[in-house]
Amino acid sequence: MDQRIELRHLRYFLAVAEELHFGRAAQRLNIAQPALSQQIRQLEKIVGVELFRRTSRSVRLTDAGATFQPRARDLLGRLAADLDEAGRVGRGEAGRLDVAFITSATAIVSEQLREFSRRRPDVQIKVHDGFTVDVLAALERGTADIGIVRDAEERDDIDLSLLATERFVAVVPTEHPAASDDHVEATALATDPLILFPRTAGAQAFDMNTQPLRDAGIDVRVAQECSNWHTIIMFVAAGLGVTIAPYSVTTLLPAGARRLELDGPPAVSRIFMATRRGDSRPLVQAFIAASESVTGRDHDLTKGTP
Amino acid sequence: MDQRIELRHLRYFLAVAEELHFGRAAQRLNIAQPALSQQIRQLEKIVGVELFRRTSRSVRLTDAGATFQPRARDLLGRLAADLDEAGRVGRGEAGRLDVAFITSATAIVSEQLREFSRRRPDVQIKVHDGFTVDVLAALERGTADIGIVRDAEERDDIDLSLLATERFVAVVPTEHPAASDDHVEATALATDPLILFPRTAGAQAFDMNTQPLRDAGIDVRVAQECSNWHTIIMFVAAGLGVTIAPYSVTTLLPAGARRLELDGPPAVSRIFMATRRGDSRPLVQAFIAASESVTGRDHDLTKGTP
DNA sequence: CTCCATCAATAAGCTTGAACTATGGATCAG
DNA sequence: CTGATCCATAGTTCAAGCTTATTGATGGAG
Repeated sequence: MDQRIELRHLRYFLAVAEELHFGRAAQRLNIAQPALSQQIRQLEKIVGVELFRRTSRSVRLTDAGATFQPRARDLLGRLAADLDEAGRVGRGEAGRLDVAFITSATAIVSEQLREFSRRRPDVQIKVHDGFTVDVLAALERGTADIGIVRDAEERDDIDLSLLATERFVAVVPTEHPAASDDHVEATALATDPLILFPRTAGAQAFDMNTQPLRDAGIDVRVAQECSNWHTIIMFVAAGLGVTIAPYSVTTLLPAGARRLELDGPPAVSRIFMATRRGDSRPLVQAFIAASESVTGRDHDLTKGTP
Repeated sequence: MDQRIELRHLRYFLAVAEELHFGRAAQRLNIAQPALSQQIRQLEKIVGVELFRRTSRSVRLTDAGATFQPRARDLLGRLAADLDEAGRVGRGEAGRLDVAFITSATAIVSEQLREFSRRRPDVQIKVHDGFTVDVLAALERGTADIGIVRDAEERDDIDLSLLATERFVAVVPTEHPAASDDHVEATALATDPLILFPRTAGAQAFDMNTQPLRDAGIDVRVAQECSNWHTIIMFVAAGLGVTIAPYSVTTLLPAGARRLELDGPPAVSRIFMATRRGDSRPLVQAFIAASESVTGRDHDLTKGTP
């Protein structure tokens, strides 16, 4: 394309094409008529063909001009829309946000998303679920903008903010000897096969989970590794073993499983929102703000329910 | 849209977005680096948001910039295509041509169209068929660019060029007394009901058609008016009457109809191509040229076939 | 820790070209 | 023939985009 063409040419062309009168078109453009004639002539030189057939009495579009007119109009329209879109993205009113979260935090995340998409209906949200390590890796490599993780450790490239705190509970099959009561000593579980997620999925979370057992002097050996809480609970219900779980994943239990409060020193799990340090993009800040308005009101699950 | 934005901004933006380096981008654009910085800053002011996040060490696209980049690229691409299209239309290499023609000239028109669309494959052709008066009216009001008419009279706003000349023949039902021979005196048809198109569809053509009858001193009265030749011939075959027709519409006759050469002074019909006087548009001229290469080689149908 | 190289931003002067005014030439009405 | 209309041309002006020179910030090498 000829590098000399400018939007000015299109704007002037459209004015003349609509008025079919150089004088009036120039007036509408707030320029003098000769300037307009000049620019149109220049445009015609760039395109290589006449766009108007003019006599001193009349101005008419040529076929080429008539072909070009709707396209030029469309082009200016698109540009306006694109500029507007870019502006809205820049102000965080539109765009796309990638949220990665641990599966066990679905409840909190769905609340955050509901509030956020209410505030920013034009923002497309993409969610990814996975383990804490996956979430952090996604954040790091830029695949995610927001991460929801459990019991992560401080890092200098990631900002963490606490979303919720919850206690650990034991989940046992209903036929377990301790299942008749609603609380249990960790030592009473020492001989049961332990079902848990792999330690590689989140070392710190794993260690937090098993803290009550280690507190009770039990040598933690996982009998069955399983990658998500739902499956773990189902295995427990099937009588394959017991588990120690954050309270929130035990709110809905299948028939064969029972939740028991843990006696002894209280152990807590923390759910954090993670962002790249210094990520000041409006959408990220907006998500943080939306999140703050929903968390902190109902997310202290450290105390037992009556 | 802000009136100050120009394509220069888009070109510069794309260069920086691709190089992610003001110095190299400026070099590629053949301008100095400060000029580029200035223009990008100006673009950002127009859009209202940052498009690049820059330190003295690195340049990165912001979300808004990343959103805008493909759109800007697309916009420039479209513009280039549109300019090219307009150029081709102006040179007659593309565009659209409206051809109006009389139904009885379908044979000639289809030859013209075949040749023309071979030469100008990118030109869209729209055809309309009708009576000579309709064709001329379409030309006049600009609905058609090319007209094919029969026996039109000279006018000062229309150019006519002769495409073909053909004799008139009589068409009679096979049970007609004269049908045993292959020629007939016009007087022998004097008492038969005459089937013809309405005179309002083309006064001159009508008068040409009926000339042989008037030459023979017959008072021409049309018994049955019919708007197209195919139907007229079918009516003749059905025994409803006789007709006088240009030779070309009688090349294919149904079982009940027979073509008879007319004795007496030869009468001819002329098929013309009509264009608006002074219509010098390349497509029109190209159509005329294409037409000239196909007509004149086989379109003298004034003589009888052996 | 200092020094140097890199790179974008800023400052100031220059140059290009778009717009202006004045005028010419063509066409049409009266 | 005269006047009015309207686009094109000529010459001038001035804004704005470009240039060179410089500053300031950052990161790597010694």
